[in-house]
Amino acid sequence: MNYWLMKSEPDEYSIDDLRTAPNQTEMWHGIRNYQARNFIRDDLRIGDLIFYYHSSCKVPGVVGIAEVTSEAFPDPTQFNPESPFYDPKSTTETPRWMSIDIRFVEKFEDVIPLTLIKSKPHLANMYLVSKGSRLSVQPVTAEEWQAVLMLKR
DNA sequence: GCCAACGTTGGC
DNA sequence: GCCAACGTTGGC
Repeated sequence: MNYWLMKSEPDEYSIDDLRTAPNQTEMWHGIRNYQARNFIRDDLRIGDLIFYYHSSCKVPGVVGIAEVTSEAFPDPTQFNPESPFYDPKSTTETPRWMSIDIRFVEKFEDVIPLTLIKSKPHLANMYLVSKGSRLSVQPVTAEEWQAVLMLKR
């Protein structure tokens, strides 16, 4: 089993939105970055666990855990001209972008702030805190997973 | 709102 | 294939 971190702007889709969604499950759509797409398509597996990360908000940080509940499938929003994620260059024969279903697992009592993660020397190699880190889907090692969980209050 | 860092696009 | 221009991300 592998560990991941996924970013979401809470104004767009927060962990509470996931928690209160039907079946506590959401189709994770709108990824339009090739590296993130490759992770979704090639590496995410059912049962993998995800740190749910809130970005572009007052206290950016890890707010909970989700779980992968499907294999990758073509992101339907890429075919919808009405969607902000519409990609006219993508076809159903050769879809460019992939989605995956994720399910709510846990919401932490308190956010684990990015600033706290950054302050820990043993987490200095996490992709999240590396310079210019922008990937919205990124791998987390088992060691990092445990170390971040240790920061829960 | 600023801006550094990074990704993508497209002319050549 | 290079690289300038542009767009996006996301912390601050």
